[in-house]
Amino acid sequence: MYSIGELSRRTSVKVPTIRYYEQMGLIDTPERSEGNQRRYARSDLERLAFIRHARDLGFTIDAIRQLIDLGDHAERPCADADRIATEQLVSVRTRIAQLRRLEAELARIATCCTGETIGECYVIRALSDHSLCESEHSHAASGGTNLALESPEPQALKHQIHKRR
Amino acid sequence: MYSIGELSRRTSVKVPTIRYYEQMGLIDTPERSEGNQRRYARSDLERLAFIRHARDLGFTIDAIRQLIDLGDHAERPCADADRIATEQLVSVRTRIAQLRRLEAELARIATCCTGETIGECYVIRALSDHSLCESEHSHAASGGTNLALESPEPQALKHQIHKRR
DNA sequence: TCTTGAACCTATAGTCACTGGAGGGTTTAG
DNA sequence: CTAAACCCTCCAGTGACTATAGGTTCAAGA
Repeated sequence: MYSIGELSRRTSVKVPTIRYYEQMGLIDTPERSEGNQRRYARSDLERLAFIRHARDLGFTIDAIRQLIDLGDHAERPCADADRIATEQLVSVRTRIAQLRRLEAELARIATCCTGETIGECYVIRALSDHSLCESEHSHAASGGTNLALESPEPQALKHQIHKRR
Repeated sequence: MYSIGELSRRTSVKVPTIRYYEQMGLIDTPERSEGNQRRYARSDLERLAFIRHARDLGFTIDAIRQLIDLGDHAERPCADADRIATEQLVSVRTRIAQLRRLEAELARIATCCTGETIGECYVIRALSDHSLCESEHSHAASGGTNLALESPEPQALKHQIHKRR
């Protein structure tokens, strides 16, 4: 049996994060000691390692929840697991493509700035004048502006998922 | 003079987001009509376009705030604007590198899954057994697991900034 | 002029995946 | 026994939005 601290040290997942995962239903509610402290079994350790690994690969909490459910039923067709993994792969590839566009534009802006004062600053000028952009780096999609390092897709996807509940 | 809705249509920034930017100090508090509705000037439109453009390039609200401040002072040296742009460029490049590693691992997992049921599913198996990973895709940095599509650096940076306040 | 629907307002809370702090209880080692 | 480390719950914060409730104003059409 492990304490939460020991579980944390063995998995490199922080104590509050473990509690969070319990709250989110990814981990079963563990037994408690007489002093009301959580006591975990080896199976909990393995579950947490699974979650950690999936998080490292960028799967959302919800996707992980689905994968866990699938993993608990060995007789089910694995098309769903495959789908989840493939969706994540597509998401990552889309993000990479976006970021490369951003990189190109930022590289151009940052290296063209040879002025000495703001009055001559190409960074400021480029941001002020969208026509100076050589590549189309923005998205006209949602009307929001949370588009850059974070993908608009997960948010859009989040809302779709939300509606499906 | 523009209403908030008209400003929104001209900049593709949503109405609530415009209010948010006002709250965050990126946009000046505009004049109001007799009916207490916001009325924006052309300069507000230009400011919002600047913000939109910077957001598209992934600059944080705080970085944009600094850039706006710099842009209001033409006599200042532009080293700071250059630094902000360069930091952002580095951040984007780091993110791309991370995502590439994720992509490689996900591609391998997703394409190796040739089983028919979960019991034989390589996706589930790979997530359960970290030793099946061919590349090191995780970060041992923070002990949290918010490491994948989002960079750990901004969070770490946030906390540093937070402490500095 | 009146009506009605669209657009506007503020306040508050939610999204996602954590993360931090307050205030207090339990365990462990010296 | 004592102090330090660890544990607990509760609540709120992070960043950049986004949504909803309940109410007011505006503009177009009859």
